[in-house]
Amino acid sequence: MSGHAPEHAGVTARRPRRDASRNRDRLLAAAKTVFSAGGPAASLEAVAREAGLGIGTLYRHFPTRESLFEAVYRREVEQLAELAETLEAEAPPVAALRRWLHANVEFVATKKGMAAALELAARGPSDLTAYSSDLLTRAVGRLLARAVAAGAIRADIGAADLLRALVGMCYLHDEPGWQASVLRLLDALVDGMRIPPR
Amino acid sequence: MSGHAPEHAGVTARRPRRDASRNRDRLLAAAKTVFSAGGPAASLEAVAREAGLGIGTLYRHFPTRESLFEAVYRREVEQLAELAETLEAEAPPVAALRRWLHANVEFVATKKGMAAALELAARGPSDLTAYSSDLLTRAVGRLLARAVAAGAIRADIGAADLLRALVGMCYLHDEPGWQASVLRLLDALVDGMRIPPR
DNA sequence: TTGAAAAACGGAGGCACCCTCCGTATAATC
DNA sequence: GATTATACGGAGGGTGCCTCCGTTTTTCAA
Repeated sequence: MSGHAPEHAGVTARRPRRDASRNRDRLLAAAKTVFSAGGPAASLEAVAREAGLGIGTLYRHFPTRESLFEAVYRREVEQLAELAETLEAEAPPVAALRRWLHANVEFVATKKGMAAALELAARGPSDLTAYSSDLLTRAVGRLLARAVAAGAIRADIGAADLLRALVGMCYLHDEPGWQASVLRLLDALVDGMRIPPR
Repeated sequence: MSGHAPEHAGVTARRPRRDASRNRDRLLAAAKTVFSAGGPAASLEAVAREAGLGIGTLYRHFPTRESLFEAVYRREVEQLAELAETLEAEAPPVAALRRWLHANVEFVATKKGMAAALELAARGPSDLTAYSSDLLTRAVGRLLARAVAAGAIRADIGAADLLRALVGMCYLHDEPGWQASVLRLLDALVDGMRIPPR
């Protein structure tokens, strides 16, 4: 048994082709550009054009619109998850929660397309989005659990609830002044979830 | 002066043709059906088919997708506005606010397409949606103002803010258990907006 | 180096939808 | 009944979605 590359049990080891991975990168870059400009409903053919590739190539790499989204915004979602860990280590429970929520708003404001990524994470029907969804739910879940454990926050609102509120509030992020509005609302929400110390 | 129908200053008075108003009704009924089944992005050609009319007729009556939405859901939006008035007369300030918010959730849950109507009212870029938007903002605005005047609610969150939160939270209304989740969130939000009596 | 064979490419093609335009049909008025 | 404003319908040109398959490129073993 044992050849060189093709291992015994069908678990082939052939590396991905050069052109394939190069094109994958091009598609991701193009998608970022096009989605930023045209919103999440932008044409996939436009993405392929922007990448200088055929539409067939795009579909082979990313069979669904969602899978493309997922790939484009995976990194940003991961950053948010990391931020949660940092805050957990560095700030008191309620403040950490509040800051993380605020950071999300800033993300949406800054990184064009982040709203789409969040939305996707929260509503995505596909299996692929489970990754993002899980990551974020867990991130906020840890912050929440810590605050609950400290007796500072009500226990009847879960991570998924909070994520829903966050994403929803950011959903209408085109109106002027949306950012301040969402920050006020989030603060009020956290206040409402608070158990005052006595 | 005064003729019979055609008034002097170009403000013609010719009644709309029978077939025209009949077809308008058919289109509205069809739109309600199709949007309920297929969501707000459903095909306009499907609406025309459902109504047994040509696509041209649809476009003459409703030049944009939004104008059709507007017409379909105008009544439901008006009902919500009326409810606000009723509650204003019948319930104490904070309770009225809370109940109105809850009623909205029920609307979304019950009347398919109501979510789309709310969304449209809140984000619609068109002039036509101003009507719905105004109506709802004013409705919740009155409830809010009363509660603020009674010293029961913080003054830094406006009607538009609250509407944003409401619509946003209902936005992801497909997930299982969304309804309970939104109710919890709204309660917490109102709690957070409260000024405890002392 | 070379020559299969695996893997990837590209875009034509079929379908649906969007919206406009204008010849034809029909209701309202005289 | 004739006239004319009004409405109807759907063909047509454009775009996007996604699939399928003949062609091209890369890899790997001999």
